[in-house]
Amino acid sequence: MDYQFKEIEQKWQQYWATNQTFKADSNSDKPKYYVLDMFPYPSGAGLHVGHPLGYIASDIFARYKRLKGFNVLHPMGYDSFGLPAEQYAIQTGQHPAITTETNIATYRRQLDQIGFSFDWSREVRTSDPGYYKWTQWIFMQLFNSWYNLETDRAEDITTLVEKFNASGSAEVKAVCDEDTRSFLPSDWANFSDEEKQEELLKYRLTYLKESTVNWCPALGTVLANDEVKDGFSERGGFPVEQKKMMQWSMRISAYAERLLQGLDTIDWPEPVKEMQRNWIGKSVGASVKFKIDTENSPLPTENYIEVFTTRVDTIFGVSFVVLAPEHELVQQLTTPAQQQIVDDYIAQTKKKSELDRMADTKTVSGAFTGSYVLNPVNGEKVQIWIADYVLAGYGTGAVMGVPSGDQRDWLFATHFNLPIIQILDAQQDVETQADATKEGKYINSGFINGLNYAAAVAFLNNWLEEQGVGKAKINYRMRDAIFGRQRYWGEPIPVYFKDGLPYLVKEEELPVVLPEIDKYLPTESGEPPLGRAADWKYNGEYEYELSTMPGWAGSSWYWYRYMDAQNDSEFASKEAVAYWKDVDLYIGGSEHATGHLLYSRFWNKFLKDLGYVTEEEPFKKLINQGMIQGRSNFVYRVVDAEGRGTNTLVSYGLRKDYKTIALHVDVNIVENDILNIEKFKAFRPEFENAEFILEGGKYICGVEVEKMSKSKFNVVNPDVLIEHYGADTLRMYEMFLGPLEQSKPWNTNGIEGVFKFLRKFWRLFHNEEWQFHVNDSVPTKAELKALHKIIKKVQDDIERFSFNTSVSSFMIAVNELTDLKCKNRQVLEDLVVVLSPYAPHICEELWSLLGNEHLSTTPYPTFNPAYLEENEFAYPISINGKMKMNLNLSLSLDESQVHEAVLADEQVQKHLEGKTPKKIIFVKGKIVNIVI
RNA sequence: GCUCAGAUGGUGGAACUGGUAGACACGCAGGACUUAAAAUCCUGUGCCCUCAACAGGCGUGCGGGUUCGAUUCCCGCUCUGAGUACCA
Repeated sequence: MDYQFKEIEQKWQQYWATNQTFKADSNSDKPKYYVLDMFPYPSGAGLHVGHPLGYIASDIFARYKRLKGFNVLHPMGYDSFGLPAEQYAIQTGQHPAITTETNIATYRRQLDQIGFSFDWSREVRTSDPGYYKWTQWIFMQLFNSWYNLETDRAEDITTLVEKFNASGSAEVKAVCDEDTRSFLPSDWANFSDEEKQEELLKYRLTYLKESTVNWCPALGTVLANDEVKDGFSERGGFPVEQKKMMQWSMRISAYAERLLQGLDTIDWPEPVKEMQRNWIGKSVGASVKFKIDTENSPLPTENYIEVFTTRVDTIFGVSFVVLAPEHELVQQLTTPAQQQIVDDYIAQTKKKSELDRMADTKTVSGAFTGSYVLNPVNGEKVQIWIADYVLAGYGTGAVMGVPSGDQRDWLFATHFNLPIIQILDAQQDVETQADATKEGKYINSGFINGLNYAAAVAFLNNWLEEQGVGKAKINYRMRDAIFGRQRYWGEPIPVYFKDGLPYLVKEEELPVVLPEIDKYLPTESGEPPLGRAADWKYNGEYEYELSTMPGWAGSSWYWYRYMDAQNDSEFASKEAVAYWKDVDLYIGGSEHATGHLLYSRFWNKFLKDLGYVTEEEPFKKLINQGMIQGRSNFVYRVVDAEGRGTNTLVSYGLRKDYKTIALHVDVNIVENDILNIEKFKAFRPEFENAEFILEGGKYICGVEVEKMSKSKFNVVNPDVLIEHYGADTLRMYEMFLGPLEQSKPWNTNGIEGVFKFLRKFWRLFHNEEWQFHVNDSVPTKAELKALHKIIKKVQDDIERFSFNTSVSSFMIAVNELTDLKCKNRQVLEDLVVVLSPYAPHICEELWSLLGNEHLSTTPYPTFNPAYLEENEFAYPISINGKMKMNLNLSLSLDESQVHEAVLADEQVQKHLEGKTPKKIIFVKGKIVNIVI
C-alpha cells in the first residue's frame, strides 16, 4: 500500500493515548531528563504554524532522550488566566472560564494531531482552583517571609520577630522599605498588634505599599514594568500613565544579586542573559550626603540631600546638584523668589507624558530652587536645581552635577551657565564637551590631588564613611514587581483586611475560589471587578482583597506542578521534587526574557531558601525558538485616472506598466506565488468577472514579510497542512525550514520536498507492487556506511539542536539506500529508530510491520566508526593553496609512506618542476596542501 | 546613543575545531512515460567568457590583515534585525 499518512497517524495517536505510552514514571532507575515547553495561553484564534515550532523541537529531543535510555518528563498545560478571555467576557458576557475551556479544547485537538509525546496525565491549567490553590499558597509563604542579608536568604517572618524581641531593629540587616522604624526590644514589646503588623509589612517579601505604578486606564489595571513597552501596554497597546496607588508588590529586589550571579551558572542564550543583566542593572558607586546650606534655605533644621553616583572620584568637580521634580524636598527648598519658576517647571513636566519625556532627550530644561548645598569634601556652596532628566524612581532621585565628566551635566551647566571644573589632568577640552575618562591624575581636587582613579575611589569611600556623609553603595535598576491587578480573570489574593491591615486566610482554607460576578467591569465606585461579588468577605466579616494576581503568578512555578500534578496536600511532593529536580531543557520564545524567565528564577530561589525545592536555578538549558513571521501575498488591482479600482488585476511582473494598488490575498489560495484564479473568485466575489492580465499564462502574486495575522490573510493553519500532507511531513518541514533559533517567514513552498522524502522512505520498505518487503540478507559495506553516517549525524545534530541539517541528511540517506536497493532488515530497522523522533507515526507503523512491539524506549542504534572508514583512493589536494588536482593514493598508508608516494606521483612531479616541497600539510591523515 | 545577533546562488539554507564553498530542498529549464494533464522518474542549474566541450576567470555585504590555505580568526566600515534607552 502507498503511504497512507491519515490512517497511520490516526492509528498511532490512538495507540499512544490508550496505552499511555508517554506517561512518565517518577520512580525509575534510569537517569531523569526534563524537557519543558513554555505553556501557551489558549487564545481564541487557535494555533498557527508558528506556535508548534518549539514544541516540535522539544518533542524530537524528548523522544530522542527516551531512545537514549533516559526517563523523560515531557508535559504540557495551559497558562489559562489572562486578559483576552476577560475582554471577551466584557463584550459578550460569556464567563471567561467557558471561553477558556473552549479554546483549550481547540488547542488540545490541534496539539494531538501533530503527534506530540506529552504526558497528558500531568496537564496543568493555571485557572484551575486545584492549581491556583498552590499559587496562593506560595503567595502566603512570601507574605510570611523576610530577606535576611546576614544569611543571604529568605527566612520565616518569625525569625525577624525573634530578633526584634531580642535586640530591636538595630541588629536586623534586611531588604526592606526605606521607612522602617528604629526601636529597642522594649519598644517592640510595647507596640500594639497593629503597630507590629504595620512594621512587619515593611519587611515581608510580598507587601502592600503606596507606590508609583504604571496605570493603564483603558485596561483599568496597573501593569508591571515588563508589561509596558514604550509607554504603552504590551497587551492591547493602550497608553500607560504613572499613578500613586496602594499596591501589592513582590520584593524581587532582594534577589537582585543572586539573580545576576546565577546567570553565570546556566546554559542560556547570551542575549537573554544580557537582557536580564540590563534589567537588573547593577551599578557600583557611592551614596553621598550633601548638607543643605541653612543660611539661605527656607528649611529651618539641618537636612541633607542624598545622591547616588558611580563616579564618586569626580566629587570635587561638582558645580550643582539636581533633584527630580517629584523629589520630596523640592517644595521645602524652594525660596519665595524662585517659587513661581519652580511651580511653572513642575507643571510643565507633569504635562509631558512619559512618551514625550523619553522622546525629548535633547532639550535641556530645569529650574533653580534658590537653595544651596555644601559639598562635603570641600565645603563649596553649590546651587540646587530641579530637572526632569533626573528620575525620581532611580537611586535617590537626586544627582550631583559634574559637567566636566558627564555629558548631560555638561549640557545642563552650559545651558544654565554653571561652572565647569576640570578634575583630571587627562581630560581634554572640557569647555567644549564632557570627558568621562578615568585616566590620569586628579587636579583641583583637594586631598585627592595626584591620585589615580582606583586610589581616589578607595580613599573617598573610606573618607566619606568616616565622616558619616556617605559610603560605597551598589544600586540596582530593577524595581520591586507590582503584583496586584484590578482584573477579574486571575488568582484571588488570599488576604483579607482587618482595621486596614492585611491578614492571610488560613492555609486549610485554600483555595480562595474566584467568585461569580454579574459583569466583568469595575464597580460604579471604581473598585476592581471583584468588588461586585456578593458576600465577598472573609468569614462573612472582613473584606477580601479585591485585586487579583498578575499573569506571571501562575507561570512562575508551574514546572514543579508537572512533577506531581495531582497532589492535593502539597504543590508537589518532596520525593517528586527530589527526583525531577529542575528542567534540563526549556524551549520557548525570547519575549519572556525579562518577564516570566526572571520571575520564575525569583520564585525558584525563594522556594529553595525555604527548603521546598533543591535547585538554585530552575532551567538549566534554555533555547529560544525563532518567531515565524507571515508571508503575505498580494494581487495588483489596476486603478483608473481618478484613482478608482477597476475590474482588472495585473500579474506581479507586469504591474509596473500600470497604476495599481496592492491587495492582500489569502495565502491559502496561492501556491508557489501563483494565484489560483478560481479560488480567488470565490474568495473575493466582487472580482468574479474580473479580467486577469497574466504573465506566462499565470497570475504571479507579490510577496511581503509581515506579522502573521488574520487581517493580512497570511495565517497558515497547521490543520490544513496536516490534512494535505500529514503530521510527520509538517513536523519535518517545520524543522527543515531553517535553524531553530532563527526568526524566519513561513513559506509553504518547500513542503512538497519533505513529503516526497517520506514517500520515498515508505517505499524503501516495499516492493514495486507496494507490498511490504524486507529481507534478512547480510548488510553490505555500502549499506552499513550509509546507515552509520546517519546514526552519527542525527545524534550530533540533535545534541547541538541543529534539527534542520538532520532532515537533509535523512534525505541523503534514503536516496543512498534506495540507489543501493537496500531491503535489509537490520539496516532498515535501525533507520526507523533514528528517524522516529522526527516522524514518529510513519516510523511506528514501519516498526510494527517489521514485527516489533512499539518504539518509544527502543535503544538508539550504536554508532560504529569502523563502517565509515574511507576507502576511496582519489582525493583532491592543492599546491601552494592554489592549483587543485586529484591524487590517487591509498589512505591506508601512514604519513611517511604517503609523503614518499606523493613525491613519486607523476602529476605532482610535473607541478613541482624539480623543486623540493617546503612543507606538506596533513589534515585528518590526508594531504591537503603541498607548499613549495 | 548603547548592547547583542546577523549578511553565502532566483529562494530557504549547508559547510560542526581554518582544509574541495553552495550539501539538501524549493524554483526554473530540458527530457521520459501519457491521447492529454496530474503524479512519478531522469538530466542540467553560482556568475562570466564559449555554439559546446576542455580549459580559464570571478565569486560567501565592503576595505584591509594574519595564514601554505579564510564563509570561518583579527582590524576598520556599510546595511539589516532584536533589545534597551536621560539609570547619575
